[in-house]
Amino acid sequence: MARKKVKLEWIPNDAARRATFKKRRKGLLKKVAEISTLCDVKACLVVYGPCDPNPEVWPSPQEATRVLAKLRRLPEMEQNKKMMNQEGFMRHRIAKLEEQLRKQDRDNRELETTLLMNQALMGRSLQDVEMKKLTSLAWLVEMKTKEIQRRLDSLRAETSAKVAVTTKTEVKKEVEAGPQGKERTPMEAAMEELQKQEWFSEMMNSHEEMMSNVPFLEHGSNGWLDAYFPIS
Amino acid sequence: MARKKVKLEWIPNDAARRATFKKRRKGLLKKVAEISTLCDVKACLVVYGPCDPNPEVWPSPQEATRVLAKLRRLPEMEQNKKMMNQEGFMRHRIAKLEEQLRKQDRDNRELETTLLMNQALMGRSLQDVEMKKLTSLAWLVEMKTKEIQRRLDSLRAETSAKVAVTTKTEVKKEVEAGPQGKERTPMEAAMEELQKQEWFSEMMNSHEEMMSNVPFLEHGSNGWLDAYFPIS
DNA sequence: TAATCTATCGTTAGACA
DNA sequence: GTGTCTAACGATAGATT
Repeated sequence: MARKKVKLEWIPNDAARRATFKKRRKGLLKKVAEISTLCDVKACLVVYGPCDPNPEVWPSPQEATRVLAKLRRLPEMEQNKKMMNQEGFMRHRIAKLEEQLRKQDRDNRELETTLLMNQALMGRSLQDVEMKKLTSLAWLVEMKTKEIQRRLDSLRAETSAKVAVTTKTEVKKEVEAGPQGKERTPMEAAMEELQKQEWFSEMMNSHEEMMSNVPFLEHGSNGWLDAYFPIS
Repeated sequence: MARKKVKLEWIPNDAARRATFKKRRKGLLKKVAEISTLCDVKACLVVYGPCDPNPEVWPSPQEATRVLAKLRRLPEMEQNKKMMNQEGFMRHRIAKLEEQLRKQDRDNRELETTLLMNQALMGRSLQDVEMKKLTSLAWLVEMKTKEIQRRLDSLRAETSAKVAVTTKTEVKKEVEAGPQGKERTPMEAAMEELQKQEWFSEMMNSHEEMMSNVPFLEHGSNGWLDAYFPIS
């Protein structure tokens, strides 16, 4: 078995490259340790793996950092200043991740609530749903209600403008009957079904009642909304 | 010429040590370059000479600085081998920070609420206090109420046990009259004042009403508590 | 001190379990 | 993927210039 003389170039074969990497890294560590012992010199070695974000470090992250610190004083200091402070970097990254998490959490809750609404429309019992989710559901429903109300209003205005001869009462009746046939969107259909549900009106009534029972809260404020969905 | 097998220890001979150092450092540099080429990985090496204040650096001071900058993000807690990976570390740290934030936020709210309660007892108008804070206040008051109730109960039991001759009715009257004189703590005094406030009973009533109006919520559960103070 | 030489030792590529 | 084996290869201690 004649061992091939390795050429000093990138090893295309994946397994072979990984094997070589592990062997040579081990050898390197040994040699660094040796020279350090034999000659009593400070040294450090850092080798990043091909995939692993964690580098192999010799003699230790602490020592390497210390050795590095000396190095940093010698070369240009300007490079240092261009880089963000380490702590600042961490804070920035954490803040970004937290923001992402928050957004994702919001989206998740909205999706969950939408799912719950659809399940309710499919006949799912709401007896076992926890209070928190029901309040979210109520909120979502309220938003949808307002959305539909706006749409009805614009439709009303549009219709009364176009067909000026129609009496207001007739328009109102027409609109209150809801969009007909094709014009009835799935959401509108869902809302119609939802408003037939007893629990919905009771939930909304109980909120209304609570609001009206609190003497120091001006009517129409978003007090309970804030209570259930605090911004902070 | 039989070459001696070098022992892994400091070389006392000065010249020999210097020679060995130069040779091995050269070999080390070569090997780092090799692994970097063969396996396409980032690596850096720093070797300080025994006298020279300027270290040998590979691949370049700039690159080494960049490579080592990554290293500094890793905290010292991690040992060479068993390091958490970068992402895991970030998640852990974020989780810890979030936990701290949550705790601090809870503490803050409790303090704020306590302050609000004291202000209310000092005669502050509650007309302009937002709903959210009032619900927190109501919660705090409820907790204090229960605390006092427990204390009354234990006091009642204790008293009736000690003074067996006293009739139950007399004990009850005595206890319901509240702790007298010195035994009346500031909190109990505060509670007495608080329960005189009209808004308090109205607030509690509105909560009760809401609870009883929600058909799917079994009575006595902590439904609204969860709604206002979600754990997640 | 540094450069060169070379016998020897240590490292490691490739094969196999 | 991990560990072991072994011969070829590369590194280098010590001698020499």
